[in-house]
Amino acid sequence: MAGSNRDVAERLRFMAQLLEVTGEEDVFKVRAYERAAQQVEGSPVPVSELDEKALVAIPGIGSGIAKKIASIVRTGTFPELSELKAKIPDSLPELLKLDGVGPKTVHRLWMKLGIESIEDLEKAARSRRIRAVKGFGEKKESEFLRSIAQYRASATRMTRDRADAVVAKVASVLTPGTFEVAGSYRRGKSTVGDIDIVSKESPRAVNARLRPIADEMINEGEQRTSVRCLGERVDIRFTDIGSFGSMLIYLTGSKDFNIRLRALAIERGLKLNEYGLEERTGGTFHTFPDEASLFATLGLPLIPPEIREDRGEIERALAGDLPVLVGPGAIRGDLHVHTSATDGRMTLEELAGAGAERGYEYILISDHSSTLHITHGLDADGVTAQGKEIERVNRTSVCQLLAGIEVDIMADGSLGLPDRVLGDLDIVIASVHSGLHEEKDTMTRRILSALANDHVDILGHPTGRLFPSRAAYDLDMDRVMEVAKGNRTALEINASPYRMDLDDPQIREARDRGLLLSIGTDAHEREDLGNISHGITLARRGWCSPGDILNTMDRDALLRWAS
DNA sequence: GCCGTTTTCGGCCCGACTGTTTTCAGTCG
Repeated sequence: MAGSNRDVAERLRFMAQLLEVTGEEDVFKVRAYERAAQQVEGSPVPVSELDEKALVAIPGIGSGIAKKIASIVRTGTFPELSELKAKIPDSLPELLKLDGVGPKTVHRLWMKLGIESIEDLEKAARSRRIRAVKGFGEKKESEFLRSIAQYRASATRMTRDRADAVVAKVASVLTPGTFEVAGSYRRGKSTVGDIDIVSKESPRAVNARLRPIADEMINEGEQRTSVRCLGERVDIRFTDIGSFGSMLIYLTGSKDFNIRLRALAIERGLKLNEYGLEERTGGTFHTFPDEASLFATLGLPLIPPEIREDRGEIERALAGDLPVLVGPGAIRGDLHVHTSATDGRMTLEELAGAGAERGYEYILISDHSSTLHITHGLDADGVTAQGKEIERVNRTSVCQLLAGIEVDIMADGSLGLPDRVLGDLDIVIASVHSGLHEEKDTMTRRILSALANDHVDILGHPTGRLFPSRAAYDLDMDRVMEVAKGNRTALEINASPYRMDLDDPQIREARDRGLLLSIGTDAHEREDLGNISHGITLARRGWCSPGDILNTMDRDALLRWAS
């Protein structure tokens, strides 16, 4: 169905791309559509439910785009988009994804050489036809070919664990305490495009140390160096200690956040750049060794990196009303792990030990039910036997194991184990693992029917997405949240780097509606338990406070909540 | 296209870097 926030944002963003490649409109109109798309995507409320007045109240959406959103919700598109789409080859906007290729380049190549696609561009560059166009030369041709090869090699973004590996490799040649990873990595996004690092060391020293570990030095500068490492792009920006704070803010972004921050600086009679703040009259320049002092000068508290997305955080910060975000210290346990009884690697004893090492009060044992044959899931007898084992382990364990299950939601919406079995367990997670390509209505009904079961406490990985290959299944999340709220069912934040499910806009929506969220690593082996940090980061991106997160309850409160 | 306790018109974040330039446009972050 057209009209979900994601659909609307996609149409608006497509409009922005088409406007870009026509090359006729100014960049500000393009940005207006992009910003509107961003706002819709981050909106906790479905825009399909808002009237024009409520839409215009969203920053970045005026009466013009409000009407277009209404049209998208009603018809799936809007007239200006349809008209523009008819004028431009479908394959043209994809050219914008190439590194070094922007709207002006696309427009010019299209007009002068009839280049409409990446394939066209490749052919033209190979046959050396591009250098004939004024403003292009030999270097540009080889640059295009390089970009095309790179684009084809890595069309997907990094998962968090892959990003961690790249960061670790680069960090191994940097001096501890002299750098900070910035960019979308620091903001905690579910996937990461490239790695950005701010360094206080000397460029020459760092460049020399990077060469042996890099696949390729893309370019080496005094201010900035770009390398490819483990196949991924890493940008390092050099700064002196005095400007570290402003440089870190600049490189952490997001882009939209930076634009708002700079606009705020202008309102204060200041000009913000990556080196500091300049007074517009008099020209006195102020530098900041850390972020907090720069924020303070703008009249703001330190805004946590995870929420720097221009989704209302600046307004809330100005009002002194930022939420207190949940942190690692508040987490008392892991609410989704598997054991060697099914497809996991750890025994109950090992899990209890690993939990104690992490300082956990509890771990929820949640193996698959037998209906998921591929994992050798537990049947009723298996659950009973595991329950006895859990009691035995708990007698000597500091970290208490909770008896649970990740029960399958079957095609007809029933659950993979009978109620009498589920009723004996402390906490029940219900998840979909099969029939992932059902129609939206069918999938929604399946899940609602599972939520209607009183024994179900948590809906596991609610959208079913899997990086890099599987998209979220089609689901009326609005309805699911409504019913989950009514039944007091928690939604899971699955912290596996391959799932990261729910994603942050949905977490924010759930939080705003007063739902509880449960962080689970879905660990199958010991190292996976560390993924809890990804879940906490996601919760922070969704503006969650400790009170929004199930895992911050102590064991007794948790069991009371579940009963 | 959005926005407004200086503005309903005329702004809209700012700097580094590259390639193609002989003074700058385009792209990127």
